[in-house]
Amino acid sequence: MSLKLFDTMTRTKRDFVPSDPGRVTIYVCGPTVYNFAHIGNFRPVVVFDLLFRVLRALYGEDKVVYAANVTDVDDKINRKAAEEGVPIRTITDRYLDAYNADAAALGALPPTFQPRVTETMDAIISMIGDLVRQNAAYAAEGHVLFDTQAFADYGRLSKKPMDDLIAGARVDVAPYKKDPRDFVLWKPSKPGEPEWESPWGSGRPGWHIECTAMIEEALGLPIDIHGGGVDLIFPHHENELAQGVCSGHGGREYAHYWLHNGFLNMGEEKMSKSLGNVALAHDLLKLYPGEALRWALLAGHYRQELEWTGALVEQAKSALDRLYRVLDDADRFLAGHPAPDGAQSPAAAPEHAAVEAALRDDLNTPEAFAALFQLADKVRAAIMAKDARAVASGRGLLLDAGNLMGFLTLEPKAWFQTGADEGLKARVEALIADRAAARAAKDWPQADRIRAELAALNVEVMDGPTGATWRVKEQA
RNA sequence: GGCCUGAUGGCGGAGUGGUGACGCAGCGGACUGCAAAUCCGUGCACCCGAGUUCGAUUCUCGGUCAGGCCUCCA
Repeated sequence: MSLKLFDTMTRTKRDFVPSDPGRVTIYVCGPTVYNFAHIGNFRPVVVFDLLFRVLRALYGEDKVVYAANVTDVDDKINRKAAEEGVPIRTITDRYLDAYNADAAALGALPPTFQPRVTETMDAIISMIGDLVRQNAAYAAEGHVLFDTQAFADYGRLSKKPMDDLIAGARVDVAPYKKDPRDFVLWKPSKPGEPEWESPWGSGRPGWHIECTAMIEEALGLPIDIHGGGVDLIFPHHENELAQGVCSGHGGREYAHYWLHNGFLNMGEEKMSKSLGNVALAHDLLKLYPGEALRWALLAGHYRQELEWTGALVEQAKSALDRLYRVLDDADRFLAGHPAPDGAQSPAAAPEHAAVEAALRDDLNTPEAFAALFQLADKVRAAIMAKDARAVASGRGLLLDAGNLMGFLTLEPKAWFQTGADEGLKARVEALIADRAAARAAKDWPQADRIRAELAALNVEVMDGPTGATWRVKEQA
């Protein structure tokens, strides 16, 4: 049972072989915490959480070490802190908490480590020192720059020819650079900005060095898997790679597999923080269950672009409705037809295996979803056939496969009543009791009046053989 | 200009050298007091051109269209 992953470095799907099956390491570039994050920023969160789950299932829960960084030194953070007249830590703590809460609501497990730049400063400065000693970096006018000529493989990850990088330079080249491609490792802070002491003067780290230093400190170089959005391939990951290799740690390797998720698009516009679109995950989570948003984010293969629309989320919710309905019906059936203790039925085992196989094929979530539906159909068929043994084991397999992907974590009742508060629940139950009485008396007009009343509360009733059930119709 | 993706039915979205993705929506029927759900049945696709092949949506070449990246924070 092998796992295949598409590796950006080789542009091929390869069998995943960890350096040490007893300690599988994965690193993903995380957020800059200066505001609530867009739903697009959560695509890698959900995608790599899924990979984390698959790896844990393969190698053991305690055998996979996952680090996702937090950038808490940044111009946008400085600006925000200045606006509010508070220390940057006030800003970064606030939005990091919100980010983690949103990620959890989207079903993402907490990473093993979540290093912050401000708490990695010693390792960053130490690594810059290593680069200078290795003659891969040089100090100039208060800056320390990485010397791209020191790394013959520069451009290999992004497949960019060195010459083109010079020709395509679109910004004015700073005069203190030896080569236009050289990038900043350390730079002076502007007046009033946070700064840290270093052998090259007080200042702050460049953008790329933090990840390399964090990987070295939290995981140790080289690592098995490095992930992030496609927009990070160049320059960020190219530069990380150059730093990591030239620092002298980990030999010639930095990461054995590079994984990149495609963009999430909002209509015609790229979903990026700079556009200020309104689709904050924080707000979407008030409108939709987290699992529906997670499903929508995984609706397409992770390497493809994904158009984020309301219809996509509605479809995701419908898909989950269907699966939860099967679980609900299975529970209802089993309540009246207990399965023999410990009895297993292999009826749905192939579909369960198909879910795992799809995920192990470079996280093919659409195919995994298809297998999930086929598994649900098997459970449905078992209910129709009144085969308690098959219902019980099929239900267990469906739950297991769903959980592997971070779905079906709620009780069906809780899923269908998402957004209903206690007051509404009590009122609905009372109305349903009244309606049951009306129906028993065959007072159909009264029964329909009550249903209309429930509909006005955004509640839908469904009559079943064992009484009526209900659900909230639309969250939005 | 350079590099890299992608183009599949009404919509979303996999995959494959020759039969079925899957989901949502639609249509017909069953069930239901009426609904919903569920079940049965059903229609709908592979950007254009050339090539390879017995056969191409799938492989090759060309084209068109769309998107992304091309540095030090946008």
